Amino acid sequence: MLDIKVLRENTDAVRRGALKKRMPDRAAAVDRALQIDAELRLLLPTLDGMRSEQKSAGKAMGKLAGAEREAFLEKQKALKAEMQALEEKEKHLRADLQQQLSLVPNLPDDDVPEGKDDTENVETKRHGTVRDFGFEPRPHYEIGEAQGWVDFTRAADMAGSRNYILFGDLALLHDAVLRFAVELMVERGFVPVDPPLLVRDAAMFGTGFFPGGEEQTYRCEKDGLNLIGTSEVPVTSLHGGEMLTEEQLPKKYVARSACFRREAGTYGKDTRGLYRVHQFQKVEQVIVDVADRARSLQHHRDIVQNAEDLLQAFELPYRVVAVCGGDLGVPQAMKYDIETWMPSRKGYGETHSASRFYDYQARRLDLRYRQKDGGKPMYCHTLNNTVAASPRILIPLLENHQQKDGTLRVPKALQRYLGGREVIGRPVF
RNA sequence: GGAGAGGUGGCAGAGUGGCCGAUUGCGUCGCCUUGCUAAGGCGAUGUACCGGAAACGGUACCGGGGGUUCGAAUCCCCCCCUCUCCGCCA
Repeated sequence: MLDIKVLRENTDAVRRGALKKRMPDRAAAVDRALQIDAELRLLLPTLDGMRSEQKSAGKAMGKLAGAEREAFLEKQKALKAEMQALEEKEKHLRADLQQQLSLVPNLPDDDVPEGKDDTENVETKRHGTVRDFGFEPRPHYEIGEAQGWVDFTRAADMAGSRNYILFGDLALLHDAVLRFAVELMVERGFVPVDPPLLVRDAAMFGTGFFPGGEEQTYRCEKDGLNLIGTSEVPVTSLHGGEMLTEEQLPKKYVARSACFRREAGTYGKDTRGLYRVHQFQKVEQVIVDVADRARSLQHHRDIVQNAEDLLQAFELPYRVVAVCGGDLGVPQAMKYDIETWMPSRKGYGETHSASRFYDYQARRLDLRYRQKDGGKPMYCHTLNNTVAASPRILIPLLENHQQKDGTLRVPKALQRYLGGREVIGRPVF
């Protein structure tokens, strides 16, 4: 959420920002919010004056008696009746304002490229060389099924499409990746967290997924709870409603959790294999720090680097892209995606997504801190990035490190989780 | 699931219809005393909104929402959360 003052003072910038994100309907919310705000500010002085009168009169009342009291009482009743209509109006205006304001997207930062969708994201870095196989590389699902490592048919039978079951060494590799990711981040000072997977609407709203992301979310209506699509939701919400002290910041967390996504509206997209699935495991890094743009930028670089270090340890070629306006979400100010080379896609596929929000989420979450040398409480800045999401990350691992006979070379960094083996699988091709 | 207790300022904890935006303690900040450490004395210290250049003035907020009343932290209803006991159970 943006400060209403920002809307008042930089109306054009906010409107342009929404348009840069290709959200014209959300840009309209800016004008609606400002209109309601104007109405409210017209109403408030009158109403406050009446309240003031009621208050002081009420105090005098306590000392009165008899006929004098009766007369006073009549007058106060009349005032009350008059106030009721205005208070009703105030209530509705405030609720409407809140609603429109919550629709206004965060301002995209200056380093967000112009563009309509993910085809216009801008590559900022490329690392590693794409391997020359010397044979026709197979897609991960062919290798996986031939090895008996993955079963899509039975998964679909019991749970529907976009599901999978991992077996044997691939199940171990899946776990290895996640363990490596957590250990890497713990070494770097991040506090490991095992968060709730079912959360209230407030957490979804606070992180900016609601309103807007309801269709993407599995919901347990009976309990009013939502299955998280990322642990960003519970972990960023962790200190929601709290007043932290500057000394407690930055908070750096790493969470491993299951994630659930309905993938509504993606029919026919990435239907084969492990790329787009309803349920997966993800290790996520989350940072909460003071309201300082320079520090946010530094954190953003750091969390991207953390993910890059993991990919380098996995010996995978990747590139970093600056996500353009049209591909940016409502709450983000700027986002880098990391895309890892996937031979079956003959291209790079998104494996990581690093966002900075400044105070947009914190404002929605009521997440503040008290400054060291006095002054007003400030809203925190928040950021997050994937460390590893699996099974998606298994795609480049299987496809880039496959050998002609269908066995898999295990990167050195992961061998220790697989009993020290350098190769897994048996010759199947 | 059943029974009970409770949710108040950064924290702890009083307050049962007008004298309460709220006693007090802790913490924090400033000053003073004491020559260092420690301790003590005095004062200040909530958040948000509206108006104002500012000084300042006004309003709202005692878990959330409704209600009673001229007036609600205080009374009534609904919801959420925490704790204790019982039951059930991974």
